[in-house]
Amino acid sequence: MAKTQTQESGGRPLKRAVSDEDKRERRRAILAAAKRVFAERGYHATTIADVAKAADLSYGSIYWYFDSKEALFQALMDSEQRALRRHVAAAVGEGGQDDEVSRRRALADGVRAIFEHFEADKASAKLLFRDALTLGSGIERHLYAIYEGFIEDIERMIGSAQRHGVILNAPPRLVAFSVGGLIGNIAQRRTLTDDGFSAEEVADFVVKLVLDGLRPR
Amino acid sequence: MAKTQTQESGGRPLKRAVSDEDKRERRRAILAAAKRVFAERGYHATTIADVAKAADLSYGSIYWYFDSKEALFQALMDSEQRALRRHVAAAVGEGGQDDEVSRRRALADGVRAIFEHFEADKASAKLLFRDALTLGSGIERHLYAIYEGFIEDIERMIGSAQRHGVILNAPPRLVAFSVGGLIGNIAQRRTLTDDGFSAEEVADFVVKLVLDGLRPR
Amino acid sequence: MAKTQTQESGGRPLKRAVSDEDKRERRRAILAAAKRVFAERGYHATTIADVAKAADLSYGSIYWYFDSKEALFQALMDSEQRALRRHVAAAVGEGGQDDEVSRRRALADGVRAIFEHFEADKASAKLLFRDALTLGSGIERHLYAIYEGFIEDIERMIGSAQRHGVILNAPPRLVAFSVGGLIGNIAQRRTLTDDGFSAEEVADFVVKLVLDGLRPR
Amino acid sequence: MAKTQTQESGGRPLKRAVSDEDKRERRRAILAAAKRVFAERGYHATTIADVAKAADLSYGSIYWYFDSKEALFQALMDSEQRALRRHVAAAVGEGGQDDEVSRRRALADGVRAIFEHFEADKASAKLLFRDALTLGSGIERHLYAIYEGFIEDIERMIGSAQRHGVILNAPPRLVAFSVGGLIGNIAQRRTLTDDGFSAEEVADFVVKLVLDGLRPR
DNA sequence: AATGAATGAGGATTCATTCAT
DNA sequence: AATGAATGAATCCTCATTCAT
Repeated sequence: MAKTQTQESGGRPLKRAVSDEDKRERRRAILAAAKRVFAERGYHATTIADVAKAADLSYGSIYWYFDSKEALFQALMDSEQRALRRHVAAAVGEGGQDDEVSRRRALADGVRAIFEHFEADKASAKLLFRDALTLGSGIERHLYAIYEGFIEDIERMIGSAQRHGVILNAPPRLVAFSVGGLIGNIAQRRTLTDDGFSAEEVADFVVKLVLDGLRPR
Repeated sequence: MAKTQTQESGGRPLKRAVSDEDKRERRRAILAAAKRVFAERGYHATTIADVAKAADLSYGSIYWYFDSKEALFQALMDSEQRALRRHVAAAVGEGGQDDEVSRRRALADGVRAIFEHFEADKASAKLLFRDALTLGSGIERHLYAIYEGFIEDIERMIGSAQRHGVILNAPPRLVAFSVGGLIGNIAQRRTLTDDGFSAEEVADFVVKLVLDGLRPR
Repeated sequence: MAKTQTQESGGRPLKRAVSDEDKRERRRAILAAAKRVFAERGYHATTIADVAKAADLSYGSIYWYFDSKEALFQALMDSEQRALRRHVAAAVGEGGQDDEVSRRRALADGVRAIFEHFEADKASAKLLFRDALTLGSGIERHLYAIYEGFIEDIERMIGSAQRHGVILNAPPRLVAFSVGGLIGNIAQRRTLTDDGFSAEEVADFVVKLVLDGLRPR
Repeated sequence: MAKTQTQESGGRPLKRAVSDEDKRERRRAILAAAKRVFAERGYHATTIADVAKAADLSYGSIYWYFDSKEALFQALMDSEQRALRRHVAAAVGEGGQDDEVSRRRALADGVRAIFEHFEADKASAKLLFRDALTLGSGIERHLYAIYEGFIEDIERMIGSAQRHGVILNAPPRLVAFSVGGLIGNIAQRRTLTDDGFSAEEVADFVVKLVLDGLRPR
């Protein structure tokens, strides 16, 4: 036959996923590898072969776990979003919010948690704020939804703060866009250059800016 | 093929640059066409052929005016940035800034000008805030520089306001990142969905937020 | 994993060949599944995974029973050819062929048997007349041989009829090609659209055409 | 830039199509090359690279003239069908058809023309009768239509002969399928092995078979 | 025997760029 | 200056086949 492919050529015998747990583990490993390379090179400049190499697999294998490059990227974004949410929820959830002071602290905690998260995981910030909104066609809608989710989380935080009188009743969406953009931009810049501040300092600054503004008093 | 060609019967209007001015004009026309298609489809989804068609030229001709797709995109970004700066400078430059009130107004004017500009030219916002940071490797540096320029402009605005006591002496870079991100994000969202506010309302909101914060008083 | 496994709770019925007979049975089941999918999608559009799924087996298992996709297809064609031959032989074999009338009936019976067979098993017609000759290189020779076998069967039928004076002594090969093509084409068309005739009517028509031609008398 | 491709490597400077006529000529040349390789290897076993090499072009260039492999193949089939029709029409068209003898001759001429055509162009027969009906999905419908056209041409020939009393009023579609299959099969076999007959002899045989049948008289 | 993860050759297609005219 | 045909590197994805378990 003309096209029978011979492939007894070199190549290390890859360890094989055997159990369901192993398979999930392998999936996670691919996602981790993909995160590294996508964060480093961006979506378009990254090839499936890059991901495969980073995951120490052959390209074909990626398709065993994900339907396409797009699907892989979407899964990655979903997972990053979940991780961010988990982190923030954990940071905010502790402690009651009965008086105004504790409520304000909850807000500050939430903001700080975001920066801490991205501080600890710069790749995540790159993915979420750089690539998320710039993919053409089909994938765009999904990623837009993810970004939207980020904004909505913030909107909820803001809304809650407003209901408790912690902040003014300005238009919630505008506030959310403002705070989201402000946070996202700072987080992104911090993946590129060191601004010399700790995550905590940045969070404090942001909360103070948002609450009291910059006008001298 | 002399300069005095009569409009031949054929469909598309014969276009031929005859003087230096014509050439510059043609360059501008390509840039305008590129802006349209890049804004609509994004950098990666746009082909040189798309640009050429939008400019009513053949693919090859683009290369007479620009060295590469990247170079074309860079030139476009430069031009967009200059346009934004011109617009803002014009809005701010008028009137002295002697007392605090007029200085605060200058700040508000600057912010408003930004929103007005992007309101009137949504494509510009798409390009500057969507594509600008997502190009792999080489071009990235240039575009980063452009975005940086945007931030620096804001930093200057902020710095000036600080020197005159209009706003607090918070770390200028953080402030610039905050305000830049906040503005950029809102501008970008407004290219996607209508939030129901006029450019002026948004600008007022932003200035108020930045100056006075959201804490009820 | 003993032979006396009880049907575990899980979804699909556990299948495990335990004896030689079981193995032969499994092989037959794969062939049957392959027939369905190959007939439906054609050789090239069918993947081993399709066959495996239709046979409720895993991909790898197919290779325990067949060396390759080609080998599987060849085995399938062989089996289809044998089935056709069996059916025709059974239809023709009955009854002596002593006088001209009974000989003519034998011919008619053979032709009718062919149409009946393909009528009852359209997948078989699709496989034999659609895919059989369109496989590149290696497999082609084998399949060509199968088709050749079909022609030779007809040639034998024709030859016998000629020897007994039932039909003229025209060049046997040409006659066989004619009748084979005529039968094959009609059979194939009938897998695609209903021409409104029964297998018997078609067979009668064919025999009459071949014997008496279409010239008005 | 990472992906800028350098291709100053070797390769003869291909002659360039300049005028519209040249372009049409190049298109024809590609079709001719495609005919050769498709006929030799079959649709599936032929790659675009094969076609390109046969046409002395690079693969990319094929796409300048045809949208896809399928589109190329369809264009090829269309052109082959047209060529066949032209040939047959030319052979039949000459001479009036007033008496029965000349009408019968017209029928014989048509059949003979078909065989002559395929005799002179075996690749055409291979394409039309081997590949035409075996392509999955989208292309199938188009090719089916082509084959259908062949049948309809014959149906018309038959119908005309019937109206003039040259042949019996048997069901036209069955007759067409019969004669079409008979002709197609013989034509195809003749591309594989030499049966020792000239196109004329074969045509005479076919016409005689169809008109008078094989029963000794 | 059966499974299904892993492999990688192969192929269609895209598109930036070049260059003869 | 402009054209658009030609080029071929690049890349996604498919799928037959292998093989450890």
